[in-house]
Amino acid sequence: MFEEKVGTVSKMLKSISHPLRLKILCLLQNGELSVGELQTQVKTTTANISQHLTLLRHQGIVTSRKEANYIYNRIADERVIQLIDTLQDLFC
Amino acid sequence: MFEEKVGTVSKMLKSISHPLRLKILCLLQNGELSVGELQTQVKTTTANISQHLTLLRHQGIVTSRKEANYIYNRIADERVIQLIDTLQDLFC
DNA sequence: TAAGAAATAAATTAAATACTAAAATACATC
DNA sequence: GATGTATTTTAGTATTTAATTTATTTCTTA
Repeated sequence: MFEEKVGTVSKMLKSISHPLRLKILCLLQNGELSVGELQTQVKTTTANISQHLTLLRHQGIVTSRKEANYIYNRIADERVIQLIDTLQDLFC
Repeated sequence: MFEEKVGTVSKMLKSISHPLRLKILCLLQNGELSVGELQTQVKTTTANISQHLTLLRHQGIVTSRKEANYIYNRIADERVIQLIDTLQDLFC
C-alpha cells in the first residue's frame, strides 16, 4: 500500500472501528434509517448516536437527508459497503 | 453482524487502524520481517515499532519467532491477510 | 566475561476520544 | 405563537492512546 494511501485508509478504518459505529454501519447495510430508528437498535442515548453519525459524515462514510423532522442516514461510499460485507464474510 | 461479533471485529479493526500498524501489516503481507527490517521502512524509533508489535501480538494479529538476537514477525491470522488484500483492492 | 547490537519494558507526558448532561435548533401540529 | 418530537450542539470530565526517553534483557562475538 502506497504511503499516501496508508493515511487515508487508516483514518477510514479508525472511523469504523468503534463498536457503536460498526453496529450503525451494519444496520445501514440494507438501506437508510433515521437517527431514532438507529437508536432503538443501538443501546445508547440519541445524543451519542448523533455524535457518532456526525463523525461518520465528516469522514464521508455516511450521508444524510432530512424529511420533516427526521434525518435519514445511509452509507455514502460503496467501498465501505463492500468492506463491511467482507468483514461479515471473514469474521461471522 | 451479531452483537457479540461487533465487539471482536471492532477490536481487531482498531488494532489495524493506526497508520504505523497498517504500514507494518502491509509490509508483512508477503512474509516475515525482523523488527529492524520493519524499522528501516517505517520511519520511527525501534521502541515505538516494538510497542506497536506488542499490541498486534496481544490481539493475535501478529506472531513472532526468535532467531539469534533477531525477532521475526509475521501475520498470524489468515483472515487479516485477506482483509488487507481487500483494503488494497478497494482503496488503492 | 566484556562490548555491542537487537529488541523489549517501564515511566512520563501530551493529545485524542468517548460519554453524559444540559441547552439549543428545526420542524409539525395544534 | 405554544407545545411536542427529533436531532444537534456545547461543555465538562474521564479514559484511552501515542510518542519519547531511559533503562533493561537477550543474544553474539571477540
